Amino acid sequence: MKTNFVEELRWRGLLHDIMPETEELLNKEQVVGYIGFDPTSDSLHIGSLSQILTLMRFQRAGHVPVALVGGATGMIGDPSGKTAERSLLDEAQLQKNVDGIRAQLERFLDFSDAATGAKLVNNYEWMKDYSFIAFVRDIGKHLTVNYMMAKDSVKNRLETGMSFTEFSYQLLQGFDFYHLNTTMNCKLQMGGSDQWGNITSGTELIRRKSGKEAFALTTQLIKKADGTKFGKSEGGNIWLDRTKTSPYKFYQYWINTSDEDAENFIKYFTFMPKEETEQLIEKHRTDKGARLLQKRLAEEVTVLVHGREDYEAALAASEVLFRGGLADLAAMNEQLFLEVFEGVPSFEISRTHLSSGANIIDLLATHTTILPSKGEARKLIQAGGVSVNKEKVESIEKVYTTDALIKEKYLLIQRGKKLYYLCYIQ
RNA sequence: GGGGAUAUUCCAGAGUGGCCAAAUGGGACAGACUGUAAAUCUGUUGCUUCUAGCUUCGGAGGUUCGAAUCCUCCUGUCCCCA
Repeated sequence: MKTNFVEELRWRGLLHDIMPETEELLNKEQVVGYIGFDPTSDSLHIGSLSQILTLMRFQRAGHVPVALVGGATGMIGDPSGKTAERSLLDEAQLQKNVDGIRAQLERFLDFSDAATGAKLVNNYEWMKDYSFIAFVRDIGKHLTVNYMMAKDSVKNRLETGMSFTEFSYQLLQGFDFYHLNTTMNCKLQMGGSDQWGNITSGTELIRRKSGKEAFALTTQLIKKADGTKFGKSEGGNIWLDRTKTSPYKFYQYWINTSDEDAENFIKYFTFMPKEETEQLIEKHRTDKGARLLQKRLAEEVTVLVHGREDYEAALAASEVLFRGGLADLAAMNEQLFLEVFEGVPSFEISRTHLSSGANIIDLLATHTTILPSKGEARKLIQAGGVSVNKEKVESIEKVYTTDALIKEKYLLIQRGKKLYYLCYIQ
């Protein structure tokens, strides 16, 4: 069953800007469309998830998605949305990042030989041997500086300054589009709304250089209602790579979505059909405490990114951690126990500390670095913010011995409600 | 080159000789309520051997019983004139 791509983006509230006649084109024929990914890190984070989903929706609508990894453009640095000059990445790091991102993208899109099989390209391939003279003559000639300066990404930087390197970024991205248009008949470039300027440089270049038509479509940038940046938590970015953000933490990020954001996010980040989504939102409004949207959202996204098995584990872990007690922890088998606490900061402490009895303050600030100083440990305990093995620590005099160990090996320390630390003895 | 201003704890910003570990606001962390949400309220926010002690107010010296506060030099930042 094929969906109407533009229509779908529209009801999901994802459509930000679209060039005239793009929708007609998409309804008329199978289109090759691409989105570029910046290799600024060796893993994508959930900020890029929206774009990955756009490509997936594009594919499901019967079109051919192309994911472009910016091996070349990554060397330049996109000035869009940036207020200061970016630092450049070295080649080795960039290669590593490109490889990492490619591996991740392959999990989301169908790269088979089917009619809608996705393609993955790296613009370094066609940029690396392109000479500067050729670039300036063949590409630069077609766009005026005036045109380039009119872009917001450039205009905003006229005061503070911008290097020629970053100024030329839009030409490089435009050249990508031109290249894909010529070699793969790619007619559409998509991206976040901050990419509109760069994308239209491409459509303009194609129109002037080869007289062909090219189209553009941008999606809404994801914003959170409270103004904090989407995709960040205390620990930094939420990554798609499980070694950087454990499935448990990933799941937790989504389950903690605020009510205000949940209605949007369920549309942005899932493939749930319109009817079902609307019903669920309706149901959620009648009983917000049940957090139907957050649960469903966390489920859908975690399954998509990490698979059902990891989702089940994250769910089980959450149940035990937030509703269970010491008994539940002790009852878990060791493998599951370790899985639950995978990615949680852990500290090795020597058995001798415990056999002679370790004071809670020392446990927090001396034997481990859970808290930076004894003073802070003392204050937090007095404020009721520390739990050991799911039980609140009542006194700063509290002493723990080997008797307290779970499975004779682990001590679970909790700071606040959500931060866990695992101490183990060898 | 000349003249002036400024440097405070995570940030902004008070403090101009003892009442200063330093107001206030923000942020951060924790607690209560609740739904692992939001809002609200409360507490904490230099270190320790914690009803006390110790080390901090750009750096180095000095004056004084006593300095974030006064003096000297140095360093950084900003502004004005050339």
